[in-house]
Amino acid sequence: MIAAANNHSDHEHPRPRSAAVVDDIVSQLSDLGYRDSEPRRLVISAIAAQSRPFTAEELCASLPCVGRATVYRGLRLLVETGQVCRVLLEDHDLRYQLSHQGHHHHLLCGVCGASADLEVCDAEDILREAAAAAGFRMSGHWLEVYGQCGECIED
Amino acid sequence: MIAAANNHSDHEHPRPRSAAVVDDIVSQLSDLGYRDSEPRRLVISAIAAQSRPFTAEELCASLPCVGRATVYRGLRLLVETGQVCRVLLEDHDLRYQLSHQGHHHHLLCGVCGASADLEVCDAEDILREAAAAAGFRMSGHWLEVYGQCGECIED
DNA sequence: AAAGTAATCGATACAACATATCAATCCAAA
DNA sequence: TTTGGATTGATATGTTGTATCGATTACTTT
Repeated sequence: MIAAANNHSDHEHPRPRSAAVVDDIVSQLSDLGYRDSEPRRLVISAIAAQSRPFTAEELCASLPCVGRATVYRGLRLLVETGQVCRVLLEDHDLRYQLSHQGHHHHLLCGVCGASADLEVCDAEDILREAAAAAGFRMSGHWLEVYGQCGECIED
Repeated sequence: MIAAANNHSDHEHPRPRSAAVVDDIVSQLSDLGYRDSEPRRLVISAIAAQSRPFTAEELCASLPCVGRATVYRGLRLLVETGQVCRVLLEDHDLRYQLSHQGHHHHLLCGVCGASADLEVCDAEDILREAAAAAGFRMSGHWLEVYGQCGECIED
């Protein structure tokens, strides 16, 4: 079940946990001075309900009662505040997903589309050294790891 | 001068070397069954003349005599055949540049826009192990390293 | 509780980037 | 030189995301 580690919807009691996630995010936005509105809650709730990295258009489609602009604005706000992160698939398709912690990277399954977090980035020191060897001072990096998740290897 | 390692235009004799690059690419395309046309050569030549990662629109602008569709098609063909690689900047701006070898990554300077290659990917083994620890079988990865190049550190 | 004020909303227009269409043209092999 | 398929370019379309703006809503102040 490692591949489903980020899955926040496939369990017995979707409401409570999902609602808690929404409340938590709304609370954090409130601390930053952003208001608590019904459309924004709907967007956050829809994001929390996703079990896979999703596209902005998929999010729009799942929220027919919320205006497109509002969905995009909400998504952008959450990316800017670090609540949602971007995921770049191997075919350069840009997707989004809930961000679970600070610095981390994604393990992306090319078969089922699942995503898992690589929370520790041991590679960072190596990259910093390699960059220094080329005269660069590293300040950041973008990394996505592609492959097959445990469940898809079995099949 | 490490940061300028990929610079193919700022030297004393632009023509010969640049022309050789174009001939080489045309030859490789020919081996794959693609034809040698004037517009395509112009596109390749314009790409070879770039000293920094560039956008598709910049390429179009530098080739007013070649149709937009042709520029995009040529660029896509070269990406598909591995002659050109995509570069993702820190602000998610997608750019392109000549690909110099097989597997490599980019060191991107956020100040001057220069790009250098990180030819050896020592981080690969670490990533493979980390992926395996999460039940994943790694098949590939995308990595960009951001920072400042040697010249920009001095300033 | 009422009111003021700025944030937010949604419909829509617009922008940036890239691909699909298709008749005309060109390359290269026979 | 002929010929068939690749290539071209003008243009339409698609995709993804942002700007505009009047109407509405949430939060604060009184």
